[in-house]
Amino acid sequence: MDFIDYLDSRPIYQQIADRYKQLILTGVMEPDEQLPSVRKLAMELSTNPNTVQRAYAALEREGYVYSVKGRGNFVRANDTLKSKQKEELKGKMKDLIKEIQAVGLDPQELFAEAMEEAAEDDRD
Amino acid sequence: MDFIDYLDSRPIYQQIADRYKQLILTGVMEPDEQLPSVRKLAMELSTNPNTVQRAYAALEREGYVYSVKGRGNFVRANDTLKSKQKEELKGKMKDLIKEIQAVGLDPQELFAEAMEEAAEDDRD
Amino acid sequence: MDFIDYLDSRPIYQQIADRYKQLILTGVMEPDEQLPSVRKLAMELSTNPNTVQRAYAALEREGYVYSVKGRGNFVRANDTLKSKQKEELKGKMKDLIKEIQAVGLDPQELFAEAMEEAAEDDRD
Amino acid sequence: MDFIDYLDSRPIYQQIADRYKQLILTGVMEPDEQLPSVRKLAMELSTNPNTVQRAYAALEREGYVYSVKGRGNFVRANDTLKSKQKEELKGKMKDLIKEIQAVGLDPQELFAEAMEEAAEDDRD
DNA sequence: GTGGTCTAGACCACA
DNA sequence: GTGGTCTAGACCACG
Repeated sequence: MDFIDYLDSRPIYQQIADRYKQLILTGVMEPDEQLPSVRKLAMELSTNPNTVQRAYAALEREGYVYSVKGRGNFVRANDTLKSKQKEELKGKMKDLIKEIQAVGLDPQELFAEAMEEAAEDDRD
Repeated sequence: MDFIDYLDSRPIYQQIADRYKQLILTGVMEPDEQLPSVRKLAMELSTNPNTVQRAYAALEREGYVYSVKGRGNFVRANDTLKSKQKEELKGKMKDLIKEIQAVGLDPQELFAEAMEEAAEDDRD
Repeated sequence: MDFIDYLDSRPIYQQIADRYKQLILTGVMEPDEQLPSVRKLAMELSTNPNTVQRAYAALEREGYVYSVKGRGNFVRANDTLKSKQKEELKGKMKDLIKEIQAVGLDPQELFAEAMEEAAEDDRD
Repeated sequence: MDFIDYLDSRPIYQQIADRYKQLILTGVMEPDEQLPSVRKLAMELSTNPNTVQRAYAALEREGYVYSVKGRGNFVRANDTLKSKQKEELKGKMKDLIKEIQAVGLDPQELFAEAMEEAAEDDRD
């Protein structure tokens, strides 16, 4: 379970944060469930504790997690997270649509083709 | 014609490169047309020549322009560029679709809503 | 009677101490009344005895209780406590007023609005 | 101009951030004015560049500042900052009022006395 | 044991 | 020169 990709352009701390956001939003991790300790996760990913700490701090700032000194980090039960996430993704989609329109292509067509290809990838 | 936005999170050289990609792909700049010289454009944008240089290098590396030593930079014939650009955007769309599916949302629904909002933004 | 809130940003030992300060100052606990034993309270709150110990130490240090070796912890006569507490709160208020003035806002106005909102919260 | 107080319980990076928030909100620093570079400020305060970096990152996250790679950090022109700040301070005031009421004291009286004392401090 | 902060020093991308 | 990320190692507060 080593989800750091050094070829990924995102910084490591953000890859970690994004990974846990996904685990939380998809319900793989349940409210009040404890995240691995900073040091332990750092060992597992063979990265530096500071880097994990930074990821956890970001998760706490954005409301995905609450942290109790001396005890650990825990998943926050927050119903608003999903809608927040949806708005964020919709924003990304809007940006992409505008980029497509700016070069004179048809977003609808590209979307349809991309859906097709994504489905194919899934079958692999 | 000052298209640098310091509040934009993209680095400056990329804003410049992106701007010229768009001008080329939309046909505003025609094949073999000459781009402004590095120094001149740097003056116009009141930025560092190194930055313009980096933008032009990116454009050349991605096949949008060709450079002739001692003469300048020129737009490459854009036959293949359009399809290449389309593939690139389709790739981005596919990544976004996968990200949406990963958190259990419906890409079709989000796409429709984003199209709606993009149209609204245009009307402003 | 479980007054620990893990979402509260204050450390647990302080939540416990604050709770007892309030009980003492409001007269719910009377002078020379005995506090629960460290072990018993730790059980009740399902927390670590060290934590309760630290809370009691803080209470003793600040003069709210006195401890008798081998017997337990007892509420101190609260004659002087009230005025001490008042000075402490007045100090906090003064700091906040200065902070408000430092950014050019009007403390009187903010105070009035905050009183209003606090009253509203109470009605819920 | 050394505004770090090692006796202050707030972490250093936050003292720095708070200081600049105040400078920005009071208009001492104007929109698009450049903040000292990370390294330079670290020297001035004889602290570590990482610590300053952390302060600047917080300022950017909270919308007080924008950062341009290779150029520096600049004050953001944001009209909503003042109202945001006001809400934050009102929240603090509300918390304090509730704390005062919890021990059975009169907020209005304490506020008046604190205002008095704050005025006296100013005359020194 | 836990998280949070800080220092020192390195490397990278960018202008 | 600028900001941003990462490592290594230390210290503190908390449970």
